[in-house]
Amino acid sequence: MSNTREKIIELADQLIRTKGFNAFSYADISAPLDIKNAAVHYHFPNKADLGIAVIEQEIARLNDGIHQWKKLSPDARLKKMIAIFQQRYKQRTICLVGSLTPDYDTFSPAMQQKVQEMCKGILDWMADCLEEGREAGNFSFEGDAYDRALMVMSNLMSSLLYSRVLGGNIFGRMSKQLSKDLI
Amino acid sequence: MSNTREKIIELADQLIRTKGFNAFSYADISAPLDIKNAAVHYHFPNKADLGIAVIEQEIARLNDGIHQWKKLSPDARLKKMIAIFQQRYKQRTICLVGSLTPDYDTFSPAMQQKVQEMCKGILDWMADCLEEGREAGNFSFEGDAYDRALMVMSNLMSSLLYSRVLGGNIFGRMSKQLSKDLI
DNA sequence: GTCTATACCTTGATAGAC
DNA sequence: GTCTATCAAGGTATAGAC
Repeated sequence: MSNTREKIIELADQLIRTKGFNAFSYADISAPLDIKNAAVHYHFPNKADLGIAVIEQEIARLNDGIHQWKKLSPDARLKKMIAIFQQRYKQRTICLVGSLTPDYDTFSPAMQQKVQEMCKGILDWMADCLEEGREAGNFSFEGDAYDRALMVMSNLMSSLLYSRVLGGNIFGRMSKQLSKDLI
Repeated sequence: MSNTREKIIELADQLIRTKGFNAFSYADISAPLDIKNAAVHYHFPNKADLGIAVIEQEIARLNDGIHQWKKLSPDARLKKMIAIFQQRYKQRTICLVGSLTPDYDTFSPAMQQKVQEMCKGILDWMADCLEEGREAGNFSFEGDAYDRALMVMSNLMSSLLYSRVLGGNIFGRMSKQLSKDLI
């Protein structure tokens, strides 16, 4: 029954995006949900378990997207991905990759593996999208599709980081330019 | 006399790049230097003071670079910047922007301002370099030079993050491709 | 400038009742 | 599944001697 578990994951997701994994505490979770920290520990014995659950939810969402967007053209799929980041931009939050990869060395092996899995999944998806788009004549770019995927995801991730720090419509400018570059 | 202050800054710089600002402690500083944590507090009353000193050192280094490279061609200057990131890649450390911007919201106003100053300085420098290079015929790219600077710095920053998580020569591939894209 | 000593708080985590 | 109660450990920071 308990959707407390899901509420905890959702809140932890938000906290990771705003404060970072190492800066949020069980109290940051339990207080807003009006429960005690022991209740959080019931669902997630330790913090790494919670972190892993958050990443797994993100991976599941990515897989959902991959499935739902399967019939779309490569450039429509790219637009969908950019739209996800635009949502984050409006909320002034960052992406999980941008939040978790800098702290990678402080994570447990199990959590490191999940971070790796998430990064690989997103990059593989983007590389496929770009390669297919290039073959279909939707995109035009030089070099390996995977390298290009690294650059596109890197720009999307950083646009959120820079936006929070520098203000202005950095996200809009970067996402527009990276789209243009692919035509 | 005491160069303890500088040793503390250097060590803190290293720790920020590996564990992140919120994950390292005064003990991480005092133990390797064989001093007590009170001695660290003597030099830096609170943690934000230390963080600010680290960022100021980075800004000073950037300004040194700007000064020393003034006579170099734009593409030689770009190569110098890439070389700095290559060094970080070899050390498996990340850049300060990549480490500090995700945790931005957890910082004191004074430290946030320094992070902002650092980001602006690097981006302005890169934008000038690119614009000058384009005018001189060294570089060729579409759009605003500042937007391009955002994308170049974003790629350099992310190449270090991805390299640590995914292994392989991601830095080499990304830096090579971004250089090619500017020709 | 560095030490000893310590205050005070927050943290992640556990035991056992309900 | 959630609570009360509690814990040990580690965190930042300060006071005062040397």
